[in-house]
Amino acid sequence: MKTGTAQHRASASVTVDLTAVIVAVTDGQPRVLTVAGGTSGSAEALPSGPLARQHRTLEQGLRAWVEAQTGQSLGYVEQLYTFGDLDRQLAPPSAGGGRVLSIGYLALVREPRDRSGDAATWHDWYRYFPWEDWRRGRPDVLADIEPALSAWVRAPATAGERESRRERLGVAFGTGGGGWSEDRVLERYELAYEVGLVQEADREGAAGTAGPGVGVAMGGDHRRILATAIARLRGKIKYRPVVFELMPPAFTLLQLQQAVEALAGMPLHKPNFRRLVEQQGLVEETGAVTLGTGGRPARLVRFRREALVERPAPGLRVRARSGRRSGSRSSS
Amino acid sequence: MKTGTAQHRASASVTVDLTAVIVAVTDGQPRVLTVAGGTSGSAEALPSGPLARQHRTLEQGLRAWVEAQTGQSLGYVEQLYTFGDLDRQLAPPSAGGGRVLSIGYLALVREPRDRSGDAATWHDWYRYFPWEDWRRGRPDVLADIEPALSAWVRAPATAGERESRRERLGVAFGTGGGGWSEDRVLERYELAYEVGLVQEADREGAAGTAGPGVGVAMGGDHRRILATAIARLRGKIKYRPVVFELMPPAFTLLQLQQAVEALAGMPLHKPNFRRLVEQQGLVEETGAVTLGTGGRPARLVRFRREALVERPAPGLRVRARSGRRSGSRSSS
DNA sequence: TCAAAAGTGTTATCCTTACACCCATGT
DNA sequence: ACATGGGTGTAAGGATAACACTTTTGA
Repeated sequence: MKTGTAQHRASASVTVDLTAVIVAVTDGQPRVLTVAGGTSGSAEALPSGPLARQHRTLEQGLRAWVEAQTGQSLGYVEQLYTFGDLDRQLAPPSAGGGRVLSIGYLALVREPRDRSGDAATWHDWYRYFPWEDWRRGRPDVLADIEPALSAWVRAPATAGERESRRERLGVAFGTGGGGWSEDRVLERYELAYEVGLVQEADREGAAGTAGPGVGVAMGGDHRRILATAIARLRGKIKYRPVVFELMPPAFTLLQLQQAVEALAGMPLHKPNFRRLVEQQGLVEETGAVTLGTGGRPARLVRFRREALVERPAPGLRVRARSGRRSGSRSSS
Repeated sequence: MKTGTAQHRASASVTVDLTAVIVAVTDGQPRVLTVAGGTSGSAEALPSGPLARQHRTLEQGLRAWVEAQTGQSLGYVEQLYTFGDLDRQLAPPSAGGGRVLSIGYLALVREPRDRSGDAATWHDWYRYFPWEDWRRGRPDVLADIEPALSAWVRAPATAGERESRRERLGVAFGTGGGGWSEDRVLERYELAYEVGLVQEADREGAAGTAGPGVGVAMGGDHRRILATAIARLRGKIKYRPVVFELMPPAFTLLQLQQAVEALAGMPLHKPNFRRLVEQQGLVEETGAVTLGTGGRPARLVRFRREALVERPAPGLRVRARSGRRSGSRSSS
């Protein structure tokens, strides 16, 4: 039962790639910082680079690479996940032959002013995941991909396998009982990949059902890392006050609400959102007011750091507003 | 601003270690599987081994190593975190010189029957974290370490630094406002490490305040990985039905409650717990009853898999029962 | 008969959700 | 005047937490 020594011999030569999902919210839109190409041809990619000896910590290595490639310095940084499966190394490793490990990170920054960084561009993240934006009701893409999803469910020969697929689809896309869960971003992307709905699936032996794919593709497996980041952020927002990492020093409650809506991808009920925020003690008055809001001037508030110490889970346990617009569209 | 090429040269030679925290609940006690020594001398260690070329996926590599070292095959497996800081490599890497990356995993198994595995032992996890067990009230160790914690808060020269430490202690240990949060296991361990309360801190340049340390030490940085696992599990239990991975096919509600209490490290209110579980539709009747429970025979229930599809977050949102026994002790 | 565990009923309280409405500013 | 956003009141409903109490077994 002890095959240990046999395995020990073939220890792999490994390159470690540090990859950053850098998120900001600008004008109520969730944005992510991308660079051109990267190791992976011409597609849009996330900032990333190999771990080097002089990086004392992984996070330090990440910050160095991001600054070098984009000029952006990072505030809040959080490790997401380490990817290393051989059959999902979509991009050929720069140092040929060996295995590539990708450690994904989520970074939150305040909205960028100057774009001094070379080759770095901010993009709305729903560009890559159009089916994730429910702010103005059910997104139209879902109707487009529905046939492919149902076909995938019906495809297997055995009833058991069909049932298992139906269940998986139900959990991920909220068909069947549960309804749409805004986290589960990764489950949905992985399922879309398996079904062959995203372009990345073509690049490698997978399902590969041609067509341009839904949403904009990314280099390597970066879209999967982005999906992981969105999922994590959508989950975390509910029990930790991370949104404030994305807000300017002073902001109005509507701006805060729009930031949360941007991240969560769903509309919120205004009066209740405001009460939730204030009753949780998450913000305090600055005394100032804004004028250019289009309506009545709004109070400017700031994040109240003491909330971190007082509350056990000081997040914004948001749930979608019920009045979702139907999102029906003219079929064509 | 583009130092990229300069960094690229010094790409590190890396060994990747896969490390498993394998959890079971036996007789209402949370247990973790350990092996003797490992790479790290004679201390208790978690099963682990280097990633090899033939491992198609990271998880597969982990499963192979665990089976080889302990004979235990794994069911539910989840990646936790990747550790790679140079100044926390407590154990000298077996392949000299290079950097060691540790990918930690959490695995849940049903209670072990036979111990055919060589050198593998199950231990109560509170052996390593005695301050985490609040099932019978506030644990006594906390009184022992309190002086050291306060001293650490008072130590810095500047008031600002003192305040920052006070705040950090308040969040981690629930002094100040928030109260004890059963997740935050990692924050507490890291703080204890910094204060020099755990033996691991001595092994390297850190605070190192002598003494045997609180709780049993582990090889390498394994106790940190274990802390990460407990924290994750305590958090996850609230919104995903992961406890059931630890239960036998049929069980009583009290057994389930005790499993949750074991993991969360706090007592629960029985009548409310039962209602919560049943109302959530997490279990269904088997029809059978147990007899040897000491009191009235209990219904045996089983996990209801359909709950996964129906509910958005089918967990056990548990909160501590209020009637905590005081946990005072004779000082000595 | 008592201890121990299994269960049920009920109440008070809090939180969430939704609806209705008023306020202040710009065009 | 009215559109736009800011902001308050409140009532219905559900979930929670605590208390009190009955039931069924074994020692």
